[in-house]
Amino acid sequence: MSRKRATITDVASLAGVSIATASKALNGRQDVRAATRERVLAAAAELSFQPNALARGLLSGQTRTVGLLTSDSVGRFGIPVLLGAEDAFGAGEMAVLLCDARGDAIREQHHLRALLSRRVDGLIVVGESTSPRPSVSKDLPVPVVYAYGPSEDPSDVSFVPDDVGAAAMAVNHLLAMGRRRIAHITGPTHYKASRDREEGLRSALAEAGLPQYGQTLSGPWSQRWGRHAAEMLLMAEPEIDAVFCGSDQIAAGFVETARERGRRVPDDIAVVGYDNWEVLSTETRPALTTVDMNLELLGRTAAQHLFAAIDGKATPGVHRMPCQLVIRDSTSPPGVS
Amino acid sequence: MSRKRATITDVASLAGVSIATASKALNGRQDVRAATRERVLAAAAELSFQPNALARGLLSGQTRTVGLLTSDSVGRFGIPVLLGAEDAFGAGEMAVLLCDARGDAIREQHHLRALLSRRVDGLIVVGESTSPRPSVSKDLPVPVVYAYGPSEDPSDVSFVPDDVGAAAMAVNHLLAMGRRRIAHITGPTHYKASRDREEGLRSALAEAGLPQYGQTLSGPWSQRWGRHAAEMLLMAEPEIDAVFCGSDQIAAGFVETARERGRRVPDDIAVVGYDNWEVLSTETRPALTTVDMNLELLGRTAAQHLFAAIDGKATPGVHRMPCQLVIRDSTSPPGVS
DNA sequence: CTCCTGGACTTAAAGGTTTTCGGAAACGTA
DNA sequence: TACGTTTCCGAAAACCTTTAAGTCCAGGAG
Repeated sequence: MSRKRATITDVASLAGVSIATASKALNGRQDVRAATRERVLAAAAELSFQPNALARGLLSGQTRTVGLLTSDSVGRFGIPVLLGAEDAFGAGEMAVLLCDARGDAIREQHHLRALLSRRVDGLIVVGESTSPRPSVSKDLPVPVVYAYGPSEDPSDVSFVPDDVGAAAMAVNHLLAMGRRRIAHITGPTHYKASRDREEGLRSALAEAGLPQYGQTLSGPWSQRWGRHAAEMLLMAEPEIDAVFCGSDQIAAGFVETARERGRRVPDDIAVVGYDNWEVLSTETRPALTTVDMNLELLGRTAAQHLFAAIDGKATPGVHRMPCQLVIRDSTSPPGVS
Repeated sequence: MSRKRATITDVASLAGVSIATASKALNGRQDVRAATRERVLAAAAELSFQPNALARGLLSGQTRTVGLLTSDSVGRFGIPVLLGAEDAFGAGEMAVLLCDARGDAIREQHHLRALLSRRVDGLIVVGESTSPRPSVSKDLPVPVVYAYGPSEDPSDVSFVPDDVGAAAMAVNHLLAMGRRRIAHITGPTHYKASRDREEGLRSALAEAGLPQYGQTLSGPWSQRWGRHAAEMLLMAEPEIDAVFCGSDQIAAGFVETARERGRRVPDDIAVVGYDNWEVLSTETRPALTTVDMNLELLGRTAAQHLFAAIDGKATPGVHRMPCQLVIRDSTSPPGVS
């Protein structure tokens, strides 16, 4: 808390040069004698001069700042994306202006205006689910990239996890482990994530020429639902040898109930979760095989493509980012665990 | 993505007035005839004019932007604080510039410079633990408030959860439930949180004239450690009727092992956790009685005090924010659950 | 009629930086 | 000496907005 900030004028007069020369010296440009540059740099250090980014941005029209507009930071999904983006930016000299719209369209508009008036160079919009959301980019003077939740407008740039592919990968892993009687428990059908994961499951089963055991069970994304669905499923389809769950919470609930009903995991029933939410997937017993959506990478990628878009090299379309299967004990072959 | 942005000059010339009049009309100031103001407003809407915050900030010296410097956003603790702060700011017209130092002092300095050069009006520093951290505020031209992790310098403004009081509250709850033989499992001793919570436990027990059962067991903040500690504790002190755990993860591990060893929770042993990490505290069975640190409120309070400090009304010192005991099934009296 | 008041509007400066352009000095060449 | 070239530096414009100060005019008071 202190004295007035030094300006380039102060630096120049202390060094005994004009502000133009001081500017050139500080920015490492030509046309400045080495000795003079030295003097300016010393003066700047002496005054602990920090160039005023506002003045600089006003002139150049570039703020080296991007806006991050999220609908739901509190969710588990927005955070890693945010971190990845912050990471990609932080590596350069970018700063991130964070706004949380709390799922409210009015507030979103409000934040959008605030960001635009601050002259951000670009915008990342982070969705709260993978369901497509209304575009925000119409007539905006800056490029926008959507992460996790894609824009409804296919001419926008969006990055989403490849849920379909990941689900197929999970099921193929179960098949490779010798399982043949596979059931599916997942989240609410109005989530695109639920529908995509089910689609992946079906295509993998179809390719293997196998039927799905039982109906797909849809319910909340909770552990409680996992327990409840487990009871129904074990009753209706007692001969299943594997379950693909739409989330780690559901999987954890399933495992708990299955064990209480006398089924061993993974010996009798193999279980695959989704999300790789570590507090669940690594701490439950057995540790869960699960899909990691690589959200941090997704955020980083979105940020990098925003850079590209700022430089005029936009890449329109919905880009599906590959997920990764993390194999743990819940799908080990019988007798191995 | 589009045409050049409109400036107040464009608005003024479209409305047929000078830029000064346009400015006054847009800012709702006096000395403008109603009809003129109408014309200006119409012109601004027509051009979808957004005042340039850079120019405004350059002139006024106020950016209406604050920096949020966190050491570990990925942790569970930084996020709620961040949300609370963002909430308090978002209510007004403030924006938040987010930087994550990833626990690296060099990177922190780097971000600090970046924030300062962007002329933020103030700074919130969010710690990754409640252990005091080096002050960053020396000779800074803007006010700083520390949240969660306090500054080592007592003349700074810091807000931390009242771990001592909360632990005492938790133990008093166990006493009120009729428990008398209480043990303690917690995190690593180099965490101030561990030491504070143990202190709270001791003072509550001392006040009740009761001994602590067994040594305090210190280990990682993990479910695995909770299981391990449970085995040791049940062996060494088989007659305990309650355990106060330093985190929900530890509590969840303890409950699991205790049940495997034939102890019923809460009938034989009551358990209190810490953090109210919902995925654990509400989804485990029985649901955990636990301490909620009200981190979002803490963040909001920190933000409000930063406002005050920006207005010259700083409130130095380490402020301990009250926590809240969330009572669930794991401490019900025997026979009630 | 003059003088004053106050309303409505304009002019100009300020804020901090970058950049373009021109000038001056130093030096080499004819 | 005259001239061209290179090197280093300074003056001034530009970015966009707000605001203090100034201008102009109509209308009321004396």
